[in-house]
Amino acid sequence: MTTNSIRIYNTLTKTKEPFQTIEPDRVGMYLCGPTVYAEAHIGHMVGPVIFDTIKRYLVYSGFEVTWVVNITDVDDKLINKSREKGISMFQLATAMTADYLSNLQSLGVDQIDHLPRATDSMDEIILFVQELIERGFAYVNGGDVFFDVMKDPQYGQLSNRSVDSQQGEGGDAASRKRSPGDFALWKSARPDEPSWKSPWGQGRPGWHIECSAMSRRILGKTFDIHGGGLDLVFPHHENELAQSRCCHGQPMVTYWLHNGLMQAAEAKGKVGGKNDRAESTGAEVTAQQPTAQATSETKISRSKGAGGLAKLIERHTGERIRFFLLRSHYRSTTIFGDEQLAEAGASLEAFYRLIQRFERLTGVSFYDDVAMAYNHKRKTFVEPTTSNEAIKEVVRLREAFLSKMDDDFNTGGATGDLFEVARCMNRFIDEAKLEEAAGRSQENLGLFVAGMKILKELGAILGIFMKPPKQSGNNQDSQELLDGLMKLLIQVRTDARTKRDFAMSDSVRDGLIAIGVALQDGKEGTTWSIAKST
RNA sequence: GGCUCCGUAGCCAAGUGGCUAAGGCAGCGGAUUGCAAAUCCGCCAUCGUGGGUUCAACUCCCACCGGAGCCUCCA
Repeated sequence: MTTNSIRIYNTLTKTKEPFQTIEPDRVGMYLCGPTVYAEAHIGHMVGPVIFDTIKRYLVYSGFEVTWVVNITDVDDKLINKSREKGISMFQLATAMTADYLSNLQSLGVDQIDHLPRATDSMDEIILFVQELIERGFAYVNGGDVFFDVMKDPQYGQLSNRSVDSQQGEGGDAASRKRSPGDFALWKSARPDEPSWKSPWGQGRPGWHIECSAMSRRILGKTFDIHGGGLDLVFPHHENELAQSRCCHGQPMVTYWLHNGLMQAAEAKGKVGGKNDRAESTGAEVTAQQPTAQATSETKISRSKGAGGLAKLIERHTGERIRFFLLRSHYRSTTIFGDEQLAEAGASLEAFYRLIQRFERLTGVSFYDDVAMAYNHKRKTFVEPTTSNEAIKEVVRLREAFLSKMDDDFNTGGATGDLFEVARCMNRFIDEAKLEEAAGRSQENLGLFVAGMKILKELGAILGIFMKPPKQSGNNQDSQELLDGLMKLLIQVRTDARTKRDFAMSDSVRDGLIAIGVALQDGKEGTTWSIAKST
């Protein structure tokens, strides 16, 4: 059995618990994916990015992990939206699923093992509903099937709610329910709706049942980790939990994880504006009212048109957005906006510069050189033997980083250690005088590689620094042209500087800065980089 | 009304019952540079307010103020 010191905050118990898997060395985890009726927004990326990172860390820690993300492709919203657009529900679902997946790819989310669709899982869903009816937890009324919450004494344990406080969905279904908190397992179809054949007539599944059915098929009756946004705790996860536990007579999930929600910075700005106006008109008494009003605007929601994730990625790069999400704890509420993302980007640049510096000084490619093969498993780490303080500090920081990850996947704390690793490596370069040929001894270069491999190892856990940062227009030909031109310009400037014609050299440099290219003068010549700061 | 959660420097953000309260952005001082940039070194917080528990609290408890979420579809 894998021994580990991982602790996970469990929504079910509201405490951090030591991580114990059901089966030795294996982990099953399930994340509630999107309802694919509209383009994704950044809020939909929080879960995938953190779970992608969790999987990476668990694999790194020695577990074999199966990660499932479901796609809800049948639902009221899909039906309505497809009608609006005049296309079939399936066409809409296919298009929006593609959008979702391409966004995931941009953010480096590539650890998902299964992406089951609800419409591909009808047999299991129907079977699941049948089993619930047989066990007396569900009842049929007309063509609808409902879960009977009164039959489950533990109902409400996840969200800490009592059954009699339930409002229920209301609508015309309400009259067919035994109690307001009952929820639909199967909904009878209206004539013009997509539907499937079932023992209760043509219809479609309720929202919650698909997750219970699909997770059972792939991960079994009880599995280790189930996640989703905080907003899913009730009713979605509460209902899933109830269905599965009642059907199987055993717990559905050991650890329930919930990520905090995103808030748009633009909308927050609006709040301030409104308040300012309220104050200037002397309406102090109602100062709270506009705030309350505005809060509904700060929330990101697709219905309010907060899409445009693809554009956001284009503007900031996927890695920047990923890093931004990982900078804070996954359970906290995060305010995002261009300014926030730009700041995350500015801090990332320091890593890119270090990596560039490394490649220039060693001739080793950070990303795909065999010399940079790093530890994919925590236990295979071999500590570099050296008395060099900077490298020893990097080793110490690695431990600090890992113990932060052990503590409920504290990526926000861990990124702090990563910055310190970068600083240590720069210090090492300075102290060992690697910028000068004399300093580039076999030993120093070996230590340099060893240190950078640790940066790569830790970056890989977070899913960053896996490939060169995206630059605009990076096709091969234009890249070569660009390199040639820059070489020429740098030569012109260097000649001018040799002749102490600083007016000339500065004019070249300033001109380049104006178009977003930064020069770095070193001991052995000048290098350049694209200064992204958007 | 019920149930959660949060309030740490100009901004973002970790964290802890007692040792110097991480890190980033911005800023300032120094080294380096022809000048810059980059890099390195240094500076920059007593943890919303008021009580309480304790030998000791920013960390636990209570109250208050402020903010967010859920209770209806939402990652």
